[in-house]
Amino acid sequence: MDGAELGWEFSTAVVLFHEAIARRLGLNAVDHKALGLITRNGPLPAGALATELGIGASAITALVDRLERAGYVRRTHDPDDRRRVLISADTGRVPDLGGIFADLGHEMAAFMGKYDQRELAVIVDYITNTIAVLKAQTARLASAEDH
Amino acid sequence: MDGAELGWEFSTAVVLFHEAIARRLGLNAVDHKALGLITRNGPLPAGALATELGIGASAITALVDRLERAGYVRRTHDPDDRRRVLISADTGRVPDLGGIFADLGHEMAAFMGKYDQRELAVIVDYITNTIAVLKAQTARLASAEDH
DNA sequence: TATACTACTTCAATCGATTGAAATGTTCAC
DNA sequence: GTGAACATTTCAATCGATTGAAGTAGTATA
Repeated sequence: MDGAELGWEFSTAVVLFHEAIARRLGLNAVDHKALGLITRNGPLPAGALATELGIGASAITALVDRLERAGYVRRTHDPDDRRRVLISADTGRVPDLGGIFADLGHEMAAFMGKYDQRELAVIVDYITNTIAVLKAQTARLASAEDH
Repeated sequence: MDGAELGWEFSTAVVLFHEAIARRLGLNAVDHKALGLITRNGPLPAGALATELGIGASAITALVDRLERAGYVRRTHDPDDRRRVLISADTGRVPDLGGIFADLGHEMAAFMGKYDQRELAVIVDYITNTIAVLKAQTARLASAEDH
């Protein structure tokens, strides 16, 4: 198996894992992506989500309604600008997904433990570089969108 | 940045790259997944796609119609069982995506070159193990689906 | 304080994709 | 050969998500 093939299998596994998580949460792809953004990038105003996801403002209202109804996020009024609605993740509300991630971490740690300091540095270097390449190619694809 | 965070950033980059490819091809998530299956797993009967994708047979007809109209796949009658319709990838028809993958490979090779034999072995080991863990966790999530 | 602007929501219309039932053509078992 | 089972297609109905226009509430400018 060459590098490209291994890389492809890797990326497929990642995508399927993401899909499985979304399914488990009962979320479609866009809602899952939105929840990811909210979880990582802290409380976000609805408008920022619209920009980020590339969908209209009214669709965001419906999207946040779904996430809020499911108990994954909360709406709060921005005290600095009361027109704004900040969406924040309602952590801890996520089902036994915590268990899944703990399990994932545990299994990862199980084989990561065998690498020495120098080997770990190589892996981190590889991942860091690959992330950079993927981001660059993603940007390339996005900019060529209108071709 | 700890391992979990780096891993998460990695997987996000992978998912966004996949999304960008689908966008570039003008395909939705399911159609893109179907095309991936067809491309890798050789010609597939329509029924196998239905099973794999978890959607009904009639939806497959519509899906293959879209892929065929876009020029990504072809229908051929299975000579061994003329009820069956085999879907095969129409390689070469994919736009300048070949250029993107060549570019990706080139950029990957650019930094992979600096690793020696032993370091490459570590990276391959890491990826192989991670794939196994992801597959296991994906299966776990899928089986817990009915919770 | 009046006016323009901004952020979000509501609602009806629409879109793309999926379902389920019925139809067609094909193979298998007897 | 007849009848049951199978693979795919067709079609109408439906579903979930998105759009765009209009409405509400809050902020900024002059």
